[in-house]
Amino acid sequence: MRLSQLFFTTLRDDPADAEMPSHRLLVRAGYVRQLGAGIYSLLPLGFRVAKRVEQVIREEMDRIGCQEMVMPVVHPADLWKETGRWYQIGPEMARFKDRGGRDMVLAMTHEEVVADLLRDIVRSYRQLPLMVYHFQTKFRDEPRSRGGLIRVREFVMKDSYTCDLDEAGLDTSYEKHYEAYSRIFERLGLQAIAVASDVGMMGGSAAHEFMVLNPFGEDVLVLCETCGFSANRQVARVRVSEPPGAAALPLEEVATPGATTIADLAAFLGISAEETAKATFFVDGDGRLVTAIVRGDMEVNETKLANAAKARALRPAQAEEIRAAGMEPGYGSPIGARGAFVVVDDLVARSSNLVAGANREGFHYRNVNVGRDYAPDLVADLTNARAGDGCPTCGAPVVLRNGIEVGNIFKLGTKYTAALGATYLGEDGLAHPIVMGSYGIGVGRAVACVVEAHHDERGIAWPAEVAPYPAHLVTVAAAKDPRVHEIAERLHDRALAAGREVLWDDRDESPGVKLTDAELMGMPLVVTISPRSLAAGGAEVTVRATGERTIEPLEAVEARLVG
RNA sequence: CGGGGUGUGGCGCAGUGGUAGCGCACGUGCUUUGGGAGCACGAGGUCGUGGGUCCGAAUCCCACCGCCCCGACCA
Repeated sequence: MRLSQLFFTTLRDDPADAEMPSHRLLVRAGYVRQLGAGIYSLLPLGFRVAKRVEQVIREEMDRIGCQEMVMPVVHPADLWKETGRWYQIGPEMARFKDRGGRDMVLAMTHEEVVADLLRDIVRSYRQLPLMVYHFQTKFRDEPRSRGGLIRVREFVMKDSYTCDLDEAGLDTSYEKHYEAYSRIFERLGLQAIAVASDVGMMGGSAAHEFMVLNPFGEDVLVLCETCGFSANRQVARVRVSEPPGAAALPLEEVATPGATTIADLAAFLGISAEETAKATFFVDGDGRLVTAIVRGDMEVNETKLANAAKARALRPAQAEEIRAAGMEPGYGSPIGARGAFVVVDDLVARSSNLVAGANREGFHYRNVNVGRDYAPDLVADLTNARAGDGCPTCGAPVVLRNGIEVGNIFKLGTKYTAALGATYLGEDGLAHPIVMGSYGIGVGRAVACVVEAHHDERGIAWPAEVAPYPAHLVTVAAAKDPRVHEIAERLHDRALAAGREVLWDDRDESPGVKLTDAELMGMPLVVTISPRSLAAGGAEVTVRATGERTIEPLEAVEARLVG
């Protein structure tokens, strides 16, 4: 490919609205362009990278026996009404009516369609197990896109679906995907770690996310460097030291004027935050007030709370809503509350004689004990893991890191097949729902993650497996020596004939421009041909990732490019 | 949806009431050719949109829209 013909441009300055390195570099080097918030075009270079990433995924999916197909982007809403998601999912799902006034949706995912196909096609246990996948555009109207290609609203995802007779079959399919994903991310040059994760609204019994560590990552991972434990903070259940056991003392009201925060309260009473109980207030999608009680030195993890309380769409409660349930913001506790659903962190439930709100402005209680002073509706693990807390498997201190989710695998179970009546006839002659799993990788996000992991201050440094072209020819001072252009053209043409297209910067630009662009664009090899290199015995070959430079004879260079 | 920014030529930016500018990029010509070259000439802007104030608005006021960041949210 001649650069003079390529549809691209490089930018000398960073785009003003880009912060993450991958975003800056992909825009500056001419790989992508933004059309709107969270909506991007892939320019020819970017599209080539995406196709190479897809090819890696395709090969590994095929290898485990997953069959490629393609399912529609636009779905009749009826299907989503059947599984109930039409009603459960909020404004992140784009909906419209067709000309006949029928409700339609833009697909966010394809469980419904797979289950619909299964109920049409699968009759007998002899047709299972089965694994299918496709690459398809998804649209999710995220409340906030960010980070260039990291979090977008329209994107291509590889999603696969496994269909098994039973849980044991699902376990096998899940394991195959786990291994395929590990190979995919390794081939992409990504150090992905699999972490246990929340199953979210997908339902199901188990899930892992494949995360790459990144300071801009939106997820917090809990990692143990001693034993290798890893989990998303949404599900990580760490060990903290047991509270001292003590006999319950009599409840005692104490004036605490102005002490509306735990820090104020602890300072006022001269105690530590660990000796207090903090009440936080939420309202769920059904309008139910949910009160979560955690120890004063800890934070509520809303995912854990939502799962424990079987609540969806939690939001912080307003002061009036809290008062309506008989509690006082700033001085709140479940003592004397009415109509609130009270969830107590298990550590608080095991603690005695904590300081908690008296539900009266300016007052708290000492010696509050769960069970004696108020009755929880539920006791559960509700808190955010903290750096230094104990690893759940080995007890060593854990560390927290930010991560980007590049892939996920879910054990779905029969949620969708049962709802849609996708059953098979077993050996026992009875109908059974098919057991499903679902597995995703965001292609564009993976591309961005590769750049995050493979760049320097000068630009991108693609791993060979995903580079848009294996090499970038740069001709310098071609006017001084007609051989420069001829040699470059010959190398370019022979590589092309051998099925290995290379990039050739044939533009009439100064050496500085060309070499700088080559480093920005990031092909694994930069081959410089100039009168000087010819005098030195051939072409200069630079390994982009390491900066290593050697003069090689032209025959050797040709062999590298062709082969 | 809350908070904070921002919107002026392709990109990056200056311009806070009185003739729309700078750098880069772009076009033509000449020179130049190993690290974002030089000279000359030139093209390119409804100053996000709509109202309002004013003799006069990129600039002041109001509303709306787009985009970015933080938070909420995130099958």
